[in-house]
Amino acid sequence: MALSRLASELKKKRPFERVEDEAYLNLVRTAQWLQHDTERLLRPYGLSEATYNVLRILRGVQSDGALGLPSLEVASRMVTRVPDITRLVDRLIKRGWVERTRTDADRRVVLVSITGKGLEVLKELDGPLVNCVVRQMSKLTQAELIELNRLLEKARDGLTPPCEEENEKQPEADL
Amino acid sequence: MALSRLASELKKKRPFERVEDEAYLNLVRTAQWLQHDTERLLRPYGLSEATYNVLRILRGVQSDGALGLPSLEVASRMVTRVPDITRLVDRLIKRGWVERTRTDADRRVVLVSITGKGLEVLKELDGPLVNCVVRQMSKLTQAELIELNRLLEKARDGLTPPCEEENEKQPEADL
DNA sequence: ACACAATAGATGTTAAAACATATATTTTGT
DNA sequence: ACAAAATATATGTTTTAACATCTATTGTGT
Repeated sequence: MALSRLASELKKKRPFERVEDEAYLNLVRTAQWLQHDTERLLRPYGLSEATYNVLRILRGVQSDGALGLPSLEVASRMVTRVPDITRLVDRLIKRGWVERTRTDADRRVVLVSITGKGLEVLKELDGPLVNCVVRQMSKLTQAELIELNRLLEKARDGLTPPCEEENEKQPEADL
Repeated sequence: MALSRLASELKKKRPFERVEDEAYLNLVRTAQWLQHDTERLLRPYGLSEATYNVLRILRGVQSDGALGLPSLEVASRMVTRVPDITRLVDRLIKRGWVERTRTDADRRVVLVSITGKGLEVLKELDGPLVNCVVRQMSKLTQAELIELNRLLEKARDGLTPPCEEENEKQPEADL
């Protein structure tokens, strides 16, 4: 039996025992290749995927009229889990791309907002980023991309979101 | 137009402009959820996905008769890129799960091999790990998993492997 | 044989991720 | 109104990732 591409890449002698194992590894490997490629584009601008994601979120909401978002709200909208949004924002502030503003209504909250300088960086990156992702996906047809999206969303249906796992209620013994 | 599941998760107001963008983010997000879930299983054993991967590779080759593998050969067989295999192996040595052996034929090379103790840890984990990945993929049918694998491998066809990118030959001016 | 390039790993250093815990503020229940 | 719980963010600490650089050894070409 011929080995799959993945099995060959990993120099495995035997095929995978379960198609589930193969799916897991294909997913992780493909995502990492994509991210590594994208980070290579972002690094010269002093951005990582995470910090870039923060800027994109803020540009989105502010273009719809919002003044900004509370830190945790930013974190909850990110593509990947970020357990330390404070220092992620710190780095962006140091660059002058975002600001923190204490709100008066609830003084616990800080609104994080993108600055003009931040918008400029994003603008510079818009074109290159679109080219990058389109190139990355260029081997798949539109129909295949749609099917891929369907399968990935369906797969996530069976997973616990990393951000909510603290709510792992144990069966709660009667008192 | 109804938003995709991903767009809703990210609280986007508008659908994605390109199906490519959506595929990229779905891939990264799904992979991260999977990995986070798996690491939660491995952590109590003192393992990360990377160190676990090293042990699996070594068990594989040694069960086929090899004495071990050179560090860089281990790195090249890993699912994800590892730019610091030395200290990854260091950590496994500290736990007593692998060993380093200098070879006489080529004294630059060290053979990394899994120990009996390492094999024991893997054995303990075999069952739980299979359960974990099968559960993770349980929303997809076998046919869907096969299709997912096909799409992911096809997508990788268009990508530069992270490990080989140093060979980015610039157009090489004539001399 | 000898200079030089190539290869295999190791090391130094910086930045970022991960997790637990702390502080400040607001909300809730009585 | 007030103690206690909940919320929003910040901080301290440890581990790991990432990158560049360095050493030791082997291979190559003349």
